[in-house]
Amino acid sequence: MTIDKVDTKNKIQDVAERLIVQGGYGAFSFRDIAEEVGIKSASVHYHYPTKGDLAAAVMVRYTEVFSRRLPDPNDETLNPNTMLNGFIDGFKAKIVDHHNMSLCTMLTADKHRLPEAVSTALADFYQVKLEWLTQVFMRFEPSLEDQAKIQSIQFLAALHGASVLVQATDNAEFFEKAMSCWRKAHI
Amino acid sequence: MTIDKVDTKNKIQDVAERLIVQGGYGAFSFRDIAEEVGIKSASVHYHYPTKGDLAAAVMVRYTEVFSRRLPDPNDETLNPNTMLNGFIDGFKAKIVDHHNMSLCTMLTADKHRLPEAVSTALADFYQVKLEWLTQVFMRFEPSLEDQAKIQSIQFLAALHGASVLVQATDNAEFFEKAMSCWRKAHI
DNA sequence: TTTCACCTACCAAGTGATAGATAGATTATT
DNA sequence: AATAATCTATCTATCACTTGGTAGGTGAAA
Repeated sequence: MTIDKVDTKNKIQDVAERLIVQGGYGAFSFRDIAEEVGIKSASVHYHYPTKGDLAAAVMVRYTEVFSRRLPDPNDETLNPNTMLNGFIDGFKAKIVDHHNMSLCTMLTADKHRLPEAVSTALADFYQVKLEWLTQVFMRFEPSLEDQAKIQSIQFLAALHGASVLVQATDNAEFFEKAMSCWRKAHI
Repeated sequence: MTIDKVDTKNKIQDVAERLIVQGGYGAFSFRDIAEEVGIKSASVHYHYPTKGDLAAAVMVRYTEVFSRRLPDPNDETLNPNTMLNGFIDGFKAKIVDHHNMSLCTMLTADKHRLPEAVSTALADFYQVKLEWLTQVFMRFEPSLEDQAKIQSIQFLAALHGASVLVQATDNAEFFEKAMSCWRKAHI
């Protein structure tokens, strides 16, 4: 695979990701993407035969990039509270501050009309997040895995719910208020 | 306004509401609605000139019906914990158990392409919920309105976030786990 | 006779997807 | 080294279909 091809594929995914974030699965079209990338829509089909292929690729890449950025939850030099705060801050900076909802929330809303490859990639992404959070919460009570799992669910629900509230009401203050119970003193 | 007209308008709203819940703002078309109601798409336009008019009407009706069903938060014969549990149960029965997300979450995801009337109606709906919840939380500590407001935000975020998690992963257990910290003993 | 609630018949724009052509690069064969 | 075959990434052109919306007609009710 040539550099050019990788480049074009990445550009296509970049635009697709942005359009999905802005309007969901229904709001990105091969023509819109083609125009922004500077090719024709048939060429987008060359790289990603169907809409589902492209959306699934975007979701998979998103998960990979996301995973790579997460610190090792068992790194003893890192305070678990610092990691949780970082997780919240990252979400806020990337999503809430841009007056958007996350790629995964957008695709979740479109679940009913998602090709299977996309909803599988979507479920995988949530699994990655929950597993990481569980590891972090276990740092507080290493013996209580079940409790850590429940905490990770509550934490993630709060985060996503907070972004819904902010987006629906245009009131950014709701974010910190919703997350305040999870923000604890750290180093 | 004749009974017939009211009837048709209601039927149109019923179908529109269901289609929005299933696929968001982009997933309901005048033709689909017309077919289910048993009229032609031009006739749907007769009742609701534009798509935005119809969606706004659906959102307003939804808020009205919802408000009417809420018990008086200051009714001394009702335990506030019972009311909170009822709120959670109602959400679960209407939305989560049907493998759907709520009308408001779906429209929130489409916020960027919503006509203004719709997003106004949407924000109003969240306001209604937050105000009711605040009243209920104040029953515990009548003097701490600010704390009650924050609790209502956290509660609502948890509820909406929980439904996102369930929908994305197809794992219904996440709902009760996410809400467990809000379910308290009552009568 | 006017209003109501519906109709038929459109329109322009946009959708995902396909067929087939082409210029240039790569690879295989002589 | 020269030629032939193949592959790559793009193009043009088009298909069948859906979308929100409109113009103008029709029969029944007020």
